Amino acid sequence: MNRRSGEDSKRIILDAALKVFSEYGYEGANMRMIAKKAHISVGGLYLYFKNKEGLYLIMIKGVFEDLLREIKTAIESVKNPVDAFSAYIKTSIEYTRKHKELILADSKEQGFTLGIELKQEFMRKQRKFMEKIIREGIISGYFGPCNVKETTKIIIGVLRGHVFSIVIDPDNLFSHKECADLFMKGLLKRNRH
Amino acid sequence: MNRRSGEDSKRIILDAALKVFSEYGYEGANMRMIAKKAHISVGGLYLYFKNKEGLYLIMIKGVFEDLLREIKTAIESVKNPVDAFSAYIKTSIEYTRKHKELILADSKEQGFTLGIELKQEFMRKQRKFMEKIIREGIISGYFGPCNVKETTKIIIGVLRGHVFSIVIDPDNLFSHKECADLFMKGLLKRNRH
Amino acid sequence: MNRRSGEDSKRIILDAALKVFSEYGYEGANMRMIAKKAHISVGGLYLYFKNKEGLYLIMIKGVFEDLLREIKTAIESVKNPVDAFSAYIKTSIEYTRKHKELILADSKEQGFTLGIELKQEFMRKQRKFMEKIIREGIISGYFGPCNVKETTKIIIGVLRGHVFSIVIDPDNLFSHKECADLFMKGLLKRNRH
Amino acid sequence: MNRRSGEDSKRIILDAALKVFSEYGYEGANMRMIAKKAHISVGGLYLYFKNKEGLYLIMIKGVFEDLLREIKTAIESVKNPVDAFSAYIKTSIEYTRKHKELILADSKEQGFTLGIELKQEFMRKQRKFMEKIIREGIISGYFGPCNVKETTKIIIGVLRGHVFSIVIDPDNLFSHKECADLFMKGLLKRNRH
DNA sequence: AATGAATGAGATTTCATTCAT
DNA sequence: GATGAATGAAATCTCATTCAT
Repeated sequence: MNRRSGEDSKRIILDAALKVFSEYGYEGANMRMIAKKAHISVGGLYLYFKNKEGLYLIMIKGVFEDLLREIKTAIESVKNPVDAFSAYIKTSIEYTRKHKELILADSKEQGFTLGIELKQEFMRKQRKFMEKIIREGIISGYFGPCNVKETTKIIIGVLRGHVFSIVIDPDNLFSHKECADLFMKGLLKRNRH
Repeated sequence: MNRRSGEDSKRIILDAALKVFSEYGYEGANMRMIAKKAHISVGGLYLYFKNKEGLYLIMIKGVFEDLLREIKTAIESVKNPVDAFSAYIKTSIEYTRKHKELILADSKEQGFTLGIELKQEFMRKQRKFMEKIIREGIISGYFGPCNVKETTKIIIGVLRGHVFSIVIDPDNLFSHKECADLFMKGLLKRNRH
Repeated sequence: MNRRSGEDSKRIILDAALKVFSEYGYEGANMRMIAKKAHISVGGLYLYFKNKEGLYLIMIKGVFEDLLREIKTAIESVKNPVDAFSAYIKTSIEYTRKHKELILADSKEQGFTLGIELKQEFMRKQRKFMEKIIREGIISGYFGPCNVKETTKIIIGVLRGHVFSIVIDPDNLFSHKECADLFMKGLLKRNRH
Repeated sequence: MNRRSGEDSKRIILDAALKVFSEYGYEGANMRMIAKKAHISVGGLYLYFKNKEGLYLIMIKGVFEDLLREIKTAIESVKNPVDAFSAYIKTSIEYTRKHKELILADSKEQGFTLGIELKQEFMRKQRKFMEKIIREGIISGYFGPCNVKETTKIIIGVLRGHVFSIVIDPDNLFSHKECADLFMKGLLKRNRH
């Protein structure tokens, strides 16, 4: 019996859960794997989390908050929309390479709806940041006019797809520079330079 | 039970499997569901397929071939790379909206690696088509110079991300026109217009 | 693997469940015990019943219906309220000696509420029969006037308590004749004979 | 944690156990609930009681003694057997309405036999009081002749059944007056009045 | 060829009890 | 004495797969 404080154990379990869910997905992961990785008994997991679903939700909530915080920091540290755009892409890409648990697909009984509100809320915030960048880019004259919401969805689609590629096809990832570049050329006004 | 030929039964089962895996994911689906939808007994499934995994793999193989065939047809029916690009995007987007089983994130035991060679082979072919379009676009002077392989990965990332959005956030899908358009403006030569 | 028809298995399981729940109570019984007694695997139980609770409820529903049917038959086969009263008591007492599963107390999470509607419905019907007997006894002049509903509750209380004694104190059961007799003397008009 | 004497802690735990077992039953209750209600740690319970079963047994022993003491006091405070009978019924009914833990149907492993000697001993004493009342009633000429032991079992059956009704059908309880009255009329001599 | 009852292994979850602190 | 983190055994439930018919 390892003696630790409750808070310690909770954090250790969340770390273990992150790794295991990330590697095997929600259905593919099981409590035994997580317990083993956390060096705790299976029953011990239930001292800190209501059940498997509760553990999963708390875990992804943490990851979402973490990524959004990183994105926020990154785009606030630059001055113009072009750099903000690059920073956003770079941060997202790099973060997801470290955390493939951002694969959001999990199946649960009827469909893929586990933690769907949490995920949609995350995606909404993720979009807001990008919409702001694009809108400011247009206002400041860097970007040409475009449908901001639609464009945002497409760009975020790339990031979403990237997470997936990390897991399924890690030999064919793209670089964040190239990605930002590709989108830039489409967003920048034609008559610049 | 109607008398059917073995080939008939096999196709009926594959159709049922497609619907069920599509709705519930690999882990979420079970053999009873598929048997029921195919109007066959549970044991009957095993007359035609080795096991659940085998059924799944043969099913997605069919879907992959189908999608690639549709893409091929679509891009061959147009004359220039710009239209080919749009056709590729349109076909992919529309197909995945019909078949969310293209969510490839099934899991269990080996991680997300169920049918991974099959999937990677599909993705390789999917990339080849796009690379060809871009390369021809550059040669013919429609597109500016770019790193073809890298650009392809990014574009296909959007399509991959789109599949996720269908399941997880269906209220925030983008249009294929807008998508093709966004990429186009970045791919077309600057001094065009 | 024993080959039986589905209906056979279902009945065999219900019989086994009756014995096991009867002996150990709802919480004290477990699915393994029932499976063993039914000569089936634990998983097999779930082919026929949704879960433990479902099995329990279907089982007691059957017992309730059975007892009410027996009471109905018994009281319809006699001509006067005095005999009907005795028949009711006799049937109830004898039935419960065979079926101690009529112990209705089981604990489940918040209180003792498992299948409570079913039980209350049963008890309501059980009371209706007795109320009718007493009412007819009063009208026909056999019984003196009394509060019918209240009296019914008291009489049925004895039957309820009897079930309990069967389990907890089987050496101290009373006879149905003595019981009917005790109540009779209080129900019959003073001035008779 | 306040400093308390061992005896204080013990009594506090027993009070908590009484409430918790009463609300959830033996199986439905757990040690954490009891610890929480007693404002003590889980481990602390084991300083005062051997285990769950021991705690339960000591608790019901206390309740039994308490009820028997109340009955004794009640019947000693009246002069004639008729009033003693009513006092007995009244005390029993009122006590069980306050303490539904007198539901003795706990279960597990050994059937419903947890603390069975304790319970049978209690019931034996409970009967003794009633037998004495009836015997004195007969001797003093208030009651007609009857089989004392048998009659006692029937009367106590009502009290036992009443405990069940409290839990399972609390809207259909009877009054102690009505109950005493119903039995009285059967016990009093015919030729009285 | 076809059925569907049955199994058995493994998943999640609960909880009395222990024991390092 | 007292704590509460931790365990481990056992419970419920699921489901791919098998096999007697």
